[in-house]
Parts: sequence; C-alpha cells; structure tokens
Amino acid sequence: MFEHQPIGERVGTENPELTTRQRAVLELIVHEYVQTGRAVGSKTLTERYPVGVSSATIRNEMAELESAGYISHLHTSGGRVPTDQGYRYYVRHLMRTPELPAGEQIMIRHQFRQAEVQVEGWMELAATTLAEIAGNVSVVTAPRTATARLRHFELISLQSRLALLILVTLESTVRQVMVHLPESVDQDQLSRLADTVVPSVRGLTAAEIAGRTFGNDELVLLVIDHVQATLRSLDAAEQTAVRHSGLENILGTPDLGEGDLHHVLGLLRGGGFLSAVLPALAPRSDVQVFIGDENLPGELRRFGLVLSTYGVEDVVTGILGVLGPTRMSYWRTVSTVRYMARLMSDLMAELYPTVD
Amino acid sequence: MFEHQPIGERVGTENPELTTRQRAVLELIVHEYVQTGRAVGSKTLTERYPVGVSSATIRNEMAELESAGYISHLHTSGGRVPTDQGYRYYVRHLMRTPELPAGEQIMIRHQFRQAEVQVEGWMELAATTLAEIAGNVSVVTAPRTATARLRHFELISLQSRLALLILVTLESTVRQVMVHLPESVDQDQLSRLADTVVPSVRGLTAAEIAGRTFGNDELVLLVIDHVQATLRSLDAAEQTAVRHSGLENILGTPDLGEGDLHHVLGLLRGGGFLSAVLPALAPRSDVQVFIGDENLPGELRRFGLVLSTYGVEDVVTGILGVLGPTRMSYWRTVSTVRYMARLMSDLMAELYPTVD
DNA sequence: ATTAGCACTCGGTCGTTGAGAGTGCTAATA
DNA sequence: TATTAGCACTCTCAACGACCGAGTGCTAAT
Repeated sequence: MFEHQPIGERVGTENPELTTRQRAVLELIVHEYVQTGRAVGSKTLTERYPVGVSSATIRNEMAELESAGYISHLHTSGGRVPTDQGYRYYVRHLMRTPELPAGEQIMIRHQFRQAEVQVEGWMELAATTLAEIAGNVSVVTAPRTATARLRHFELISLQSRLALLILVTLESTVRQVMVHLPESVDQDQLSRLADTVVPSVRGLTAAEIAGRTFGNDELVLLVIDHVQATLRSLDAAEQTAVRHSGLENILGTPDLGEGDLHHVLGLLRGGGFLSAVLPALAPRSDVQVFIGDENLPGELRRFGLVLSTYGVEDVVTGILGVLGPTRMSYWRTVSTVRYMARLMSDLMAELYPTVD
Repeated sequence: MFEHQPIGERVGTENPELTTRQRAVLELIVHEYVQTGRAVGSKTLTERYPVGVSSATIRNEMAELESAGYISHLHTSGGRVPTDQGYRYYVRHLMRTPELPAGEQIMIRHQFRQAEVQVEGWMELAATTLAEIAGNVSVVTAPRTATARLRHFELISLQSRLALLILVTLESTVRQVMVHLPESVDQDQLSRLADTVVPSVRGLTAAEIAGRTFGNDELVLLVIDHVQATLRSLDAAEQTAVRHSGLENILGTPDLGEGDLHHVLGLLRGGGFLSAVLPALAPRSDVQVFIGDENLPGELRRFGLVLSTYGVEDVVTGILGVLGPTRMSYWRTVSTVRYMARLMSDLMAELYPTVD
C-alpha cells in the first residue's frame, strides 16, 4: 500500500524525524479518528485498511509516534488519539486539499449570483454556506479598510427637530444615526446643508475632519460632530461585529464540553473573538490553520480554527473561516474555506476595482 | 400561613374547581420546583415552608391536584412536578408580577440613555439586557408598520456604472442596495434624478408606486424598479429578522435536550420563529405567556415563551420576549418583559410622535 | 526487521444491592 | 368529618463488583 498511495509520493518533503511508514500510520490514525471519533488501535487499523503489515508492526510504529508526541494514549488500553501536535503535523505535511467538487462550486456561485449585490447579503450567505458545507461554526468579518474615509452623507428630516444622518464611506459601508436638532429645520435646509458640507469633507478620515474648521454655524458644527463620531465608531467597530453561523452543528459534539460552547458563545457575542484571534493571524492571504491553544487563548483549547483573509489587498480585507472541534476534517474544511475566500475576493474585486 | 399570604387574599378570583389550599399547594410546588429543579414531595414541602398542616394532608391535596391534571407523578415514588396545565394555572391565577426593583429600572434606563439614538442599537440593547436579566434567551423583532411607505431615497455614485441606492421609509427604516447602471452616470446626475423623482413617490407603498407611470427615462425606471423591489422586500422581511441573545443561558439546562436546542436554533436562524409564534400572538399589548405546546408548534414543546408587543399602536409595533425552559421563573420573566416593552414603547413614542 | 503469541490492563456494560425519598392506605384522633 | 400518624410498598440513584473486549508491551520465533 505504501508504495502506491499519495502518502508515499511525498517522502522527500523534508522531514527529519518521521519515517515514511510512521507518517502513513499517523495519517491513517487521523483519518480514522476524525471519522469515527473512537480512539484507534493497531488491530482496527490493520483490519480496516489494506496495510501490508501486521498489527504488531503498527504497534511498534505507534509507540514511536507516541514517544515523539504525535499521538497519545488516553488509557493504558484503549487506542491512540492524535495530539494537537499530531494534527498540526498532519495539516502541515500530510494533508491534501483538493479543489471543492465542481458541482458544489457551481451551486455556491449560483447562490451568490442569485443574491442581491450587497456586501451584507454576501457576508450572510458566506456564513451560512460555509457553516453548512464545513459542518461546523463559520465566522465572517466585514471587509474593512484601515481607517474609514467619508464618501458622502445625507440628512433626512424625520420630525421637525429630528433628522437622520446617513453616511457612506469610500468602501461603501453605510451607517445611519439620528440627530436631535436644536431648532426646527426642514428637509430643504437639510439638503442644502449637506450639499454645502459634503464637498469639503469628502475622502477624509475622522482625524482629518477634526483638524479642519467649518465656520460658526451651529447646525453645521453639530452635523460635522456626528459625522466624525460615526466615522470613529466605524474604525472602532473593526474588532466587533463578527458574523457567525452553524452553532447547531457543534452542539451535539461529544468532545466539546458545556463550558467550551459557553466560552465560544461568549467570545462571539462580546466581540472578543476577533481580538482573541487576530494577534495570531498572519497578514498573508492563504488559509491558516490553528489547532488547540496554538497562539490562541485558552478558551479555544479544544477547537481547531481554519481562517483565511479575503478581499483586495491593501484596499478591503476581511476574515472568514471555520471553527470546530479539534477533531474535524481539516482537509475538507481547508478546501471549503479556501474556495469561499477566493469567491469573496472575486466579488470584492468586482465591486472595488478602483477606489477613487 | 394560608391566611396571611397573598395567596389567601386572592380566594375570590373566580375559580371553580380548586380549593384555596390546593391553590396554595400548587403555588408552592411551582415555586419549589422552579427553584430547585427537583420533583417536590409532600415531606419536603412541610419541612421547607411553614405550612400549618402535616405532610399527609399535603399528600391528599396533591392527589387531588394530580387527578385534576395540574401536577404529575414522574415515577411512582419521586415527588410531583407541575404539568404544563399547572404552570398555566399558576401564571393565570396565582402569580404576582411586581414591578422590577427600582435599582434595576434605573440601571436599564441609564444604559439606554447612554446608547446612540438608533432603533438598531436599542434592539440590540433590549435583547442583551432582557437575556441577562431574565437569564434565558431573548427575542426581539424590529418595529414595523403594516406596509412600508417611502420617505426618501438617495443615490450615491460608487463607480461610474455602479450606484448605491439608500432608501428611508416613513418609520425610518433604512436600506441600501447596489444598483448597476447601464451607462456611466456621475454624482450630480444621480442627485438631480433623486431630487426629481423623490417628490413623486414620497409616502407611497410599493404597490402604489407600481400603479403610477414615470415617463420613459431608462435610468428613472431602473431606479423606480429598485425602490419598489426594496420596499417589497421590507414588507416580506417582516417575518424574518428576529434578534436573539442569551443562548448560552439555556445551554446547560438539564431539562432541555440536545434536540430542543437544535430546534430553537433552527427556528431562530431560518426566520421561522416569528411565523411559528405569530399565529398564537394576540394583537393586544399586555404580556402573554405560552407554555409548552399551547398554540405553539411542537418544536417548542419543552419551552415557555413570554412575549409582549411594543411600540405605538397602529403606527409601529414590534415583539419582544423571553424564551426559556418550561421550568422558569414566570413572575420574574413577566415583570422583566413587561418593563422592557414599556421602555421600548416609550422610546418609540418619543421617536415617532406623529408620522407626517 | 517482522510477526505470532501471550499475559496484562483498563474502560464500559450489566446486574445487584442498599439507602433515601415519596406515595397510598388505614386506623386513630380531634 | 377533616386531619394526622404510622406503615408497607415502590422506585430512583449511586455504589459496587464481575465480566467482556479491545488494546498494549514484551518475548521468542521466523
């Protein structure tokens, strides 16, 4: 078996400590364990796979793998289970990540074409699709630029002394805020005010707006204040909103405890998720896999995280990925995340070919 | 005891079948069970509460209550547990719902005052506060009118052939949609177009807009099309978006099974929640309690639901409430939901005193 | 270097048992 | 007549022990 399988072909892939066979065994253990969820023993392996050797040999190899820290013995008698280190080795050296099946690709693209042309809708769709295909929890952040720059704002009269400020950034994020007015102002006046002020703040960041002066008109100053505050809150929001989907997928997972779910929910809700994960995320654009507490806070000890950035480099970037129990199908997940990141990047590129 | 307690004072409250003492016993059982989670026996009751009678008497009363269907015997020997019917009787006839403690009221109002003046923000805040105080899952829908009427729209140029349509309804809901343009159009042209068209569609519903004609200008027709479609989607969205919070609160609940959580998550995600619950909800404005499968689909069999509408009658109304296991503190939950509904109604009233 | 064989370990399952809590019934009591 | 004390009975739950099976490590043979 070891000669014909893809495993064998990868022998030369620079790896000091492990023999070809050990790697093959490790791969089989990971596959089997991910699939069945039960610790895998030497005998099961020889029975279930056409390994050309006896269980005793496998046992020896297992002993080696164990002392090297790749698998571990939960109980004296009860098969082996991959350690976090084992998973990492698998992901880095053993795993193949094929393209998503053509059928699935078409189905997904179709869904996106059906949807309205809106960033919000795309994010939602990406989250649900990702969760469904990967069978775990998906996380998606909105695409953002470094600091929000104003493209346009409008004022709309709601009541005589209440107006709605609608603000659009260069990257087309839209925010609306209510503004209480000190005096009665009608729609015409508001429109004129917007027409006058917009040209002078177009393309600026909150900080840049703060550095300018805008005369003495109380109303103008009030509006400018709100514009500034809203832009600032957009910058701050960068580390909050992370959309997620598919919580139900990991509800019943036996290897995830009550407390683990609790932690994750807390992170996702409080917006602490991004700040927890970001430090570990390199700014490169390929899929990155984090297993166990590798660079992650302790709350995610029992999870694996497959992330990718997406978007147009240096223009708009967001993060998307999948969160699941350490025991998950990494190759499938990586394939899915990679495809989805590409798709979202394509959509973004289409939407923002140039930012004028 | 029965003489001095509030229970006794409510004797006259028209109820045919149950004696005063039976009602008292039922109330104690509900309280004790809600608090401890363990089936409650006659002896425990006499030990834990200053009931002036012996356990044997309680036993007799319990037997009566059981044959009347208010409590039930899980196992031959193991205390009694309120049935859904028992909970309903408790909620309708026995329960007191005091005002929320002044301190809590102040704290909550303060949080709302701190927040920006935005419907979105209020909803979010209501959801989290409700979940936190009630210790269960909260649900909040956006305030909506019957059919969306246009207040205003704006067009903002994103790229030469891509514009952002921002639409505001009379009730100040804001939606943005991307519009692909057939030809290159600059911001000035877009603004002029909006200025021309807005007055002729102001205050109209999607259907009313469909009934008018707007000349032959391709661009105008395209925009009108999008406006109409967006208004329509707002009407349709009425039964989708329901915000929730506090899922983590019911994660560990022993009386909720894996599958129950699954169902609820499904309902909340797919937007089926409202359509499942709405038919049962009377349009009156006081708090309504649903227990078990009373008027609710089977998925919610093991849940209790405390709901209230909020808003300004016939102008804007939304729904908010709390979902929890059947075994929850109804009086506390009702108090909380009622307060929150009033608060949100106040905020809405402040925001839409008149809709011109 | 590989493998067959064997003794040993240990977790999971299945009855059994005993304690505890609760019930229903009956007879005594106020 | 309503209440209560007493009692026999039931049933859950946790602890215990035996057993089975899967798995290991080691040794000796190939």
